[in-house]
Amino acid sequence: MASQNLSRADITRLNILNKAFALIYRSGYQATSIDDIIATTQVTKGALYYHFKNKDEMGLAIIEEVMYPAMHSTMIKPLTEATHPQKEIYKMMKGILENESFFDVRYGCPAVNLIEEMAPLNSAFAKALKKLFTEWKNAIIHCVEEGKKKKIVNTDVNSEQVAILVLSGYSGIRNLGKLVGKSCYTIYLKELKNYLNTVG
Amino acid sequence: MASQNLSRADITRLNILNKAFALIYRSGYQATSIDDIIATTQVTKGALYYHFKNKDEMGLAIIEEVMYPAMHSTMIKPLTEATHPQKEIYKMMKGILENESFFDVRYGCPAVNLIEEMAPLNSAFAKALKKLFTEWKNAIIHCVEEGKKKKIVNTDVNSEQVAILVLSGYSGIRNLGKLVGKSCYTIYLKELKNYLNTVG
DNA sequence: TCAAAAACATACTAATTAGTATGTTTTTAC
DNA sequence: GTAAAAACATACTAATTAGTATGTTTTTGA
Repeated sequence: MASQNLSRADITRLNILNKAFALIYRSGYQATSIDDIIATTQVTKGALYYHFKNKDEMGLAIIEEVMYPAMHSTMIKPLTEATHPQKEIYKMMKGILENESFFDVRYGCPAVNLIEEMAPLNSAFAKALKKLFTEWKNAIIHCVEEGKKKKIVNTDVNSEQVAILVLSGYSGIRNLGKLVGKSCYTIYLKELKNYLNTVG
Repeated sequence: MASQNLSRADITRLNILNKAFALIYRSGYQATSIDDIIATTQVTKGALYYHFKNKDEMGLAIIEEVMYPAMHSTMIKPLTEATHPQKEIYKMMKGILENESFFDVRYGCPAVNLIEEMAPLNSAFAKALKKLFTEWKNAIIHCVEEGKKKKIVNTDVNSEQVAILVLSGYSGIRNLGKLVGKSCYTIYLKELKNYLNTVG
């Protein structure tokens, strides 16, 4: 692990990012006020605005420094070492949907939430979130293409199309989960497995 | 058509519902202020609060009286008269994703947006939106089951699982569309067709 | 036609919002 | 140790928010 020798300022900054992330995850970006954040962090307004020049800069830092690393390790990394695409994609999806520590059914996916709320309103947010999903998509494509080389995936399969169906399924099921709870995750995973079995 | 002989009050009410819907669709529920609404409707605050006891009651009326009918006619009704499930589900999805008058790629799906933003914050909203998606899900299930009877769909297909994959795909692609534009709709539709072909 | 109710209009309030001005304290470099 | 810079603290502001109090106008039913 890195992250040794953190200065007082670094700790303050990380405290803001992590607590603000949690608040935004639960209530949304616009519904989370700066006053909410300073109340739960116990950081004063002066300190917060020393570290971030405004709320949007803080939001961007949350995407890049909190959400991106967390999602990269659960969504993208597992695919890079994949040996069997169908199995690995399913395993990755199951892993995300069962990760109760970072993701809560009631609140959906932090990145999906932020896309919904902020993509049309803030182009910097949209760009940062697009990067995340593009990398995820590329990881799936790469994974499927490797499967083709190994003759595990049919060569007539369009890997980009597969990636888009997996991505949209993920975003969508996180959305639906907010309405009906975890039960739909199980159903989705079963049909995802059926679908993945048809590509190879 | 019904909707004749509208009173002055009815017109005011409908004006509020329609204009407020459009504003909320573009900016989100919480980001749309009552002052925004009275500015674009030219309706005074007194009139607005005569028709709706508060903002949430107005929001609920928008879900039930604007969103529900519109989505019912584009998502559910086409499926009830379906003769060939695979073709009809595909056609319905294509129809929604190409309906430029009511839905804009940049702003996603009004119902999906509202689930994302409000489901965890307002249980009345969640209930009304759940009804919409449950009816849609049931329409797909019914459609697939009819296909089984006609021997067009394999009997080992789980119709609820199919419905959930279609629903999640829809919600998800509307989300992704906000980031990357209409191009992903086309890709999604191609793979949806591939998937649907595997069930029958 | 005329009273009562429905529908609308105007001016307000109290709370909350992001952000700033102006400080004080802590850390760093020498 | 000490000056300068970095980091933090407090008290404010101007704008915006949902909602209300108190009116006036319009419609309705006898």
